[in-house]
Amino acid sequence: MGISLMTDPLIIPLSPVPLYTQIKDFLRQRILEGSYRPHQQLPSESEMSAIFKVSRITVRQALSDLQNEGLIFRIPGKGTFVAKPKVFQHLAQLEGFAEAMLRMGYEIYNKVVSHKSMPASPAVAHGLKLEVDTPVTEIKRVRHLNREPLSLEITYLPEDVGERLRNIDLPTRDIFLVLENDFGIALGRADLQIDAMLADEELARQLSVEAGSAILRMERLTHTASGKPLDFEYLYFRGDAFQYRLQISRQGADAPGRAG
Amino acid sequence: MGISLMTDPLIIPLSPVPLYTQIKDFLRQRILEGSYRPHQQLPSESEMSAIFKVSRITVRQALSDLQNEGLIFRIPGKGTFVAKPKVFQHLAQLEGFAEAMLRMGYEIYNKVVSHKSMPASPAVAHGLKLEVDTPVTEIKRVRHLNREPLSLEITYLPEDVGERLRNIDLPTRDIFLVLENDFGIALGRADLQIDAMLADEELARQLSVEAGSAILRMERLTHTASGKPLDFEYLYFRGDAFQYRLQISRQGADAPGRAG
DNA sequence: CAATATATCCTGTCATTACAGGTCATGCCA
DNA sequence: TGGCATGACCTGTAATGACAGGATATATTG
Repeated sequence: MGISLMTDPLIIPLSPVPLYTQIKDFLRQRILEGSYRPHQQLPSESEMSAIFKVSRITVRQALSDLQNEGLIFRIPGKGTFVAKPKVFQHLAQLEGFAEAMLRMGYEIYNKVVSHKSMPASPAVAHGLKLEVDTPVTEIKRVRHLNREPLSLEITYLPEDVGERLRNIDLPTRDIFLVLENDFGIALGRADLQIDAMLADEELARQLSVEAGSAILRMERLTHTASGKPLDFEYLYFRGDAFQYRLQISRQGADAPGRAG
Repeated sequence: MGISLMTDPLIIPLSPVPLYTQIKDFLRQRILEGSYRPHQQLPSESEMSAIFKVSRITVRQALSDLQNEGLIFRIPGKGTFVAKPKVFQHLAQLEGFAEAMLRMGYEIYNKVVSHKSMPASPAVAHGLKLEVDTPVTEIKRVRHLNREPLSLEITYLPEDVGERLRNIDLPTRDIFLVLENDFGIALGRADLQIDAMLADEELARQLSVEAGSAILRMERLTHTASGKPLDFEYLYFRGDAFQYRLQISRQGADAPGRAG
């Protein structure tokens, strides 16, 4: 029952651990302890199937879980690889600014409102360092937390990258992770601007608030590791969502409240 | 190719959308719009298999994704159900205190250090409102973020609940979600206490810091919705991990820095 | 009537098979 | 020698079948 390569043959679990869990734990340990190094290719699914003497579907279940944990990524036609840790920790901080306030850890879902090509506006062109009217891809998404819309995110990308995103499951996946892992684009610095505004008609509709409600607007320009501007975004957060963070801050440290 | 019950037959996607994605999107929309109500039982996997005219494995892939998104939960032998939204949003705020600072959204993994039964210490007994020496379950976990240990979490639960957790995949799953969804225990208020301390030998070893490093300690007592104390925890965070949050706060609002 | 046994339904797990489509190196051909 | 076709390899998707084990209602038995 047990998998000899993975567990001491003498240790036979009393309540049998599922095969895919054994494989998952085995691979995770190897990755975390460094036996499999970042960016290293893992054996193919077929090879693991032979090594562990299980069917490919069982191997895939283990790999899918590890992918969800962020430890590995897969490229169709190429193979399965160990993900790099902390590659964009600094970006995570930025994402964290939005996430830390809003993401409570449950029920994250991004509704893709539109995904189209259009000529770059002056602002977008300036951000991405392109000529005005160069075709760019615009993606509008509404982030839902616990089934309530919490932010509208409008993303502008160079058209070649934007088109490749059409094959990606955007409702579930994180664009940064796709750029890094699926597309192999290393990310670097990001610039932020933050201000407040009132909800217009579209924002009110998308975020299920009344027109004129308070909105926190963030402008974010993310660069590749080599410094080329890649991802220009407008993020609109529901103002009332901010209360969570304030409550948290009050309890956590001596951060001051902020009228809200 | 398309699934007639789900999409307008006139709309034929140019690049064919996988069947499981179609099913996933269909169910998600029904859940989000409220056609399927919280706690409502979905058709069984076999029924969906017949309804959508796909194999059960395809249905399961869709359901697994929805489970990861937190929209549904499954009980072996009973069925698949719509999860309740926002049930412990107030808890999420507390979780958010830890998560918001530490969770950057990538590579979360909990290493289970130990999981055993033991007599309740006076502090634990007082928290859980039990007699001293009543058997309770103690679970020690080290939370890893981006492959670095960031917090040691020691959880005390009544023994009956703690034993049921042995069948749960704790490295991947969230205890609160398990209590709510798998065990059907509605959660309510939680009480917090926070202070600072220095790392002792065990903490230093578990968190990969030097003994004497700064540690933020949190004591959390979570109650059921009916007010019965259920989950008593000690959370030890690496002090240096706090810088992230401070940086975030600085950018976001006028929260003061904190010497780190 | 109560306790037990049984049948049934459901999710969990796993094997086998098959084909599509992306990637990439090899080798053929112009 | 450069460009293209081919094939090997890999992941993605999907069907079919099977059995285990939990949950539950029904039927059987003491």
